[in-house]
Formats: sequence, C-alpha cells, structure tokens
Amino acid sequence: MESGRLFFGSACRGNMLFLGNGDSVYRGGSIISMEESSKKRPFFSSPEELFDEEYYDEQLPEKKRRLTPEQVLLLEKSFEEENKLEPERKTELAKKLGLQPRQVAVWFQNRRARWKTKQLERDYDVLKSSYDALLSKYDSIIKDNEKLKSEVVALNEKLLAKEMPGEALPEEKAVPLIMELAQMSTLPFNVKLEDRLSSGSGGSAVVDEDAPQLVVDSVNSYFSAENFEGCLARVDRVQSSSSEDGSDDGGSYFSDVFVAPEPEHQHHEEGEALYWWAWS
DNA sequence: TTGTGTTTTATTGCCTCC
DNA sequence: GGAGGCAATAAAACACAA
Repeated sequence: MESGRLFFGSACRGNMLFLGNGDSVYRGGSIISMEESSKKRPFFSSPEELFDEEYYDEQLPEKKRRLTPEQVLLLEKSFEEENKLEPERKTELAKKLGLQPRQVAVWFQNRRARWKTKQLERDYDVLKSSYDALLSKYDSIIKDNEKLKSEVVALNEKLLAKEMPGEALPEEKAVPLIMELAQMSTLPFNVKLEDRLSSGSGGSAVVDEDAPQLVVDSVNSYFSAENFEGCLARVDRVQSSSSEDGSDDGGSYFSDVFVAPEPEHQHHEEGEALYWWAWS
C-alpha cells in the first residue's frame, strides 16, 4: 500500500471513516464540529460567496469537501505548467492552498486521468474524420473505376460490331479504331488522343468541355507513372470545370504522355485497377 | 420531491523505477 | 523496499427532468 495514505482516517474501500470524537470531523487539515459541517454550500453560489473563504469555511459538508474555485484555479494553472508534480511543488501548492499534500497529489492524479480521457476523445475525432474523408475518396474512386470499366467494355463492343462482327480484331486495326471511338465518345475517354500523339510532347491536348470529366490525382492516385509504363497515353487529369490552356494550379491536363515502345496493343485489367495499353 | 446521471474527491491494489 | 503513477472503483456532491 502506498505510504502516506489515509489522511482522512482509515477506510474500508468506499466507506470513509473520519477521525474525530463524533462531534467533529476532519476537513482539509482542520477539525470542525458536526453542527457546522452539516450546513451545506450550494454548488453554484455567487462568485463573491464562492471566493469568500469565511463563507466557505462555514458551509462544510461532513464528508467530501469540494475545492473552492480559487483552489481549483491555482491547481489548474499549476497543471498547465506541468502535469506532473514534484514533491517540492506539491508541498508548496499544499501550503498555498491550505490543503494536505496528499490532496494535491490526488487532485493531480485525477486531473491527469481527465486529461487522458479528453485526449482520447480528441484523438478519436481526428481519426474518425480522417477515416470518413478517406472512405468518401475511396467510394468516389470506385465509382470512377466502374465508369471507366464500363466505357472500355462499350468501346470494345462497338469496335467488334463495326469492324469484325463475330471475330477478334487484329491489333493493327484496333488502335486507330479505339482512337476514333474515343473521340466520338461522351465519356471520360473523349480526348483527342491524336493531338497528343501526332505533335509529340509539344502538342496541345483537347478536351470536350461539355462532357463529364474526372479529376485524378496524378501523383497519389492509382494512375501513377508506374502503372502506365509503356502506355500510349495517360489521361492524367480531366475535370468538369473548363480550362482554356488545359492547366491550373492543380497540374495540367495530360501533362504526362507515355509513348509506347511496345509493338502491340492491349486492354488489360488487374484486380480493381484498370490499365489502358496501346501498342503502336 | 425524487430518481437518475454526471462530476469530483478519495481509496485500493498493482506496477515500475531507482 | 519505498515512492509515485495509474486503472478501477466508491461515494459524496451536484444538476436536472419528471
């Protein structure tokens, strides 16, 4: 058991027995009469009353005594400075407040516990909002992905129906066709790819401003350079607001175009992610 | 007035550190 | 082994709705 405990008399757990002769009770370092102690101080008194030591001393409950606002204020200040209590500071505070050092120590202990609880609540709030933001971002990426997938499927169907009904399309014919269809499409792939491809890096990308467009983080999104290694073109950024020069503070449209060195073309899916390959 | 929920003060037991 | 910290808990003090 911790030494220096039982300031208020021996106690069975949760049942305090106060030192005294029956007519008096130990209170914050002094003995008062039961008669006096039976007068109760209302919790919310006027500030004058609350800070009036004399008034407070006369309104003593027989058992636990609440600290005065003055005492609490000083303790709070001290806690703000340092939430641990060195023996010296404890004694000093106790003297200043007219409390037992043990009471000061207990107050700090309980205060630390309250602080910890509040901190946990704050941490929870931060984590939760972070989680919610991530979840919403994730949902939107999933939706975009689904949209892109269905667009690819639609394009493939058109391709096959147009060129070779009932047959697979040779790759050398598929590429120009996909480009053509992409231009006709109203979905996010409606980019004039040849603008980029024919003029090299200096060419200007053209975006259909009326069409629904996607915004993809070119750095953090799935659509990163690694995933587009060997690609003919990467749709780096498409957005709903029109942009004259194809660039804004968030980056430029199609700023990264990968010219494919590979001699083939394919449409390739891996898990939830969609790859778009084109071989020349 | 009374029942109930919350806050505050304090104890107990265990653990760690020196 | 003593001192101090912490978690769990008790119980008084208090707020508040019915």
